[in-house]
Amino acid sequence: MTRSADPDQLYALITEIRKAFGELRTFSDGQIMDLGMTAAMRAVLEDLDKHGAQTVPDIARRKGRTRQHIQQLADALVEAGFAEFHDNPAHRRSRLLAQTKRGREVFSEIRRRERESLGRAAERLDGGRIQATTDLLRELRKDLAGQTDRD
Amino acid sequence: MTRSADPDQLYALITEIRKAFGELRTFSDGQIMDLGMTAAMRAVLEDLDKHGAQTVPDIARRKGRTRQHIQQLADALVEAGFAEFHDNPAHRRSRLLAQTKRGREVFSEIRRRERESLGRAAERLDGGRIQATTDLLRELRKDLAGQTDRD
DNA sequence: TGAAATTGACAATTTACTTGTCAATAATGA
DNA sequence: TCATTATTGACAAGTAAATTGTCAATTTCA
Repeated sequence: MTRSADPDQLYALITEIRKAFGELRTFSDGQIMDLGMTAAMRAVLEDLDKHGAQTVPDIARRKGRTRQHIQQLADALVEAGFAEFHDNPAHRRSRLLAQTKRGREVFSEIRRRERESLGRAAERLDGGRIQATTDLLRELRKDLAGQTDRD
Repeated sequence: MTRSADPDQLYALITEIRKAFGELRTFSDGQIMDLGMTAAMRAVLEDLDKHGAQTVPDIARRKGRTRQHIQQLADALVEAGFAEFHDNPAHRRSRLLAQTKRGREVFSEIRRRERESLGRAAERLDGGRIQATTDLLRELRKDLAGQTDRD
């Protein structure tokens, strides 16, 4: 039989999510610093990698951030040579942000590093438990977001 | 039998941790904004609540942040009336940061709100799964931190 | 077609957190 | 005990993530 969660358990979970994210941030920053990329830029590049070229407002909506913020990151990615704007047949004003060759290369280097380091850090963790954890976090996140189902 | 985690599963997990943290941050900011407290101040107050009065460098070490940063947050907490410095019998220069009555009150109000809202958001989640998720995240975090076991 | 919504460009601000410096104090070990 | 080393407080400046606000150009839609 399933027990429903008591508030203290949930509280312990969100505390742990915060701590885990903190460690993850420290870990990830170390992986990308030398590539001339910040964590937020990396997140946009990941989005382009997963969903293809998009306009800045599209990315902002998907990620639940302001378009102004995404615009800053997009400009930084272009400046660094990791992305470029293409004309958008569907909209004269709002151009499509796309990865450059260099952007794709750098992103796969980042993923390679993350896989390698994570594999080392978590080699003792069971795959089934990892899957279960991912699933539960996704459910919790969607509940928190009010079933918005952003990503 | 236990399967070992493959890198893609781990990658999916850290992606989900990032997203879950993002939602959580949005959620939590909404809970404390009106109390004149920021998320980082809240984290220090939580530390005082859990571990009692401590010096600024002690908190910084436990949280893995710089003492200068924690000093800023401590000053803000004092300024807002949520904490105060007490003389430290063990160290003339380095005083102990302690919650004030108001700090304790505000922190329990925050916890009350969080319990209530979280309970509503996650009422369908099973307690056993929550526990398993918390446990795995803790293990992963400690692996990432290199077994430092900070908190 | 005309009003309402979206977009780009630019500016300013907030929050979280860092690095760096210097003088005062504490801890340590020869 | 005393010189050296480490820690601390105070202050300054900077970076990164993200926000709010404004205005004119462009789209969308009723």
